[in-house]
Amino acid sequence: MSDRRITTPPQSAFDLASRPGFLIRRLHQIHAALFMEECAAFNVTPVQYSLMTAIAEQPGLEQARLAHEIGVDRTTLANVVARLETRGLLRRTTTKTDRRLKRVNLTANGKRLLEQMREPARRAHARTIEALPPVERTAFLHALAHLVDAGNEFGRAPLRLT
Amino acid sequence: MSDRRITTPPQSAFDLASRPGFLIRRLHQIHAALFMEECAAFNVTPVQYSLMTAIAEQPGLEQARLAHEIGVDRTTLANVVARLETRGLLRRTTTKTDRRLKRVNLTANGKRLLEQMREPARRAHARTIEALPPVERTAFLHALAHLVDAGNEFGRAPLRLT
DNA sequence: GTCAATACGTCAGTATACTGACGATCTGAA
DNA sequence: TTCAGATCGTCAGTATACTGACGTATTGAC
Repeated sequence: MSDRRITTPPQSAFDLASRPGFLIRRLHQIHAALFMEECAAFNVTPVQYSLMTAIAEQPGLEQARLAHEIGVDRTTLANVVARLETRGLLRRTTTKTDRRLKRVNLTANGKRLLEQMREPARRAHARTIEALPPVERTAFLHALAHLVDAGNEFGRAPLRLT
Repeated sequence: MSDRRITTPPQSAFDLASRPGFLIRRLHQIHAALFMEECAAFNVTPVQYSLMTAIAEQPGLEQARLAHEIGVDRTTLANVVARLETRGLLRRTTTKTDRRLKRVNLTANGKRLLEQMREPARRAHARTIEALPPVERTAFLHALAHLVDAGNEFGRAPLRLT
């Protein structure tokens, strides 16, 4: 008789599904997919939406500070800003007082789009954690915020400390 | 007198820190930074490590199945495989029975590197959730796995269903 | 046995995200 | 006042991750 049972493949995904980093990467992918589905009409990515939110909240901030606000490094932020500027959703202006800076503001189009996206974006975020019972949902968000805060200093894009 | 108090900036990051998608993106960045720090000596990314683990577990799988195993789409997987092949860590071979497939195996170098990375990689994963008390840590991983499972179908890279 | 449907790998294009480096500008200390 | 150091934006290079499309190869229905 063959020892078929013994060589049966392990439970599908070995121990991958128990690695925090792997699960986080997957959930990130899933959220991005949900966001793009909800916001397909606007052709705006999660990071672009975060940026527009930050600009609306604090108009006229320079690029380096905006990068800190949304947890992205300077180089990435410059790319995101450039794309949105091409689409006429925001504007960059140089200052006289400090000629290194480029201050960023939303255009009227940008403000309008941001307003239209509010509800779809909210749905995308909600759907990302929808599968959890409400109580666990709160605990999950709490833990998530705790970990992000604790690990803030790692990597090139810590949230602003000021 | 100036109304300095009234225009004091809101609590730093408006409501960004309460959006699940934002927190997940940040934690993903943090884990990647921790992984790269722990595994700096090997010049291997988290996805590359996941891939090598999957190949070691199931040698000779074709690219499409490997993509499903690690939750990445076919195009991304082809890029990752190409890079590791250039470095001599794995090999692609075509089959006679189905000439569409390219089966992937680790080289001796690849196996050796994978073994050397085991402990640093484990540390990176552990450090990602280290800030939580052990009990919450388990609950967090549980919730994470639940969400990933529930959202598996969204996006282009669902985990293998077979 | 033929042919439509499917599966596999690939390509081109785009977006986030990092590293390391650079010039331009500003600040602060001597 | 000058100049070393820091800051800001940018560039080049690389990696993950997606979309849409394509050619080749296999399979299944008839």
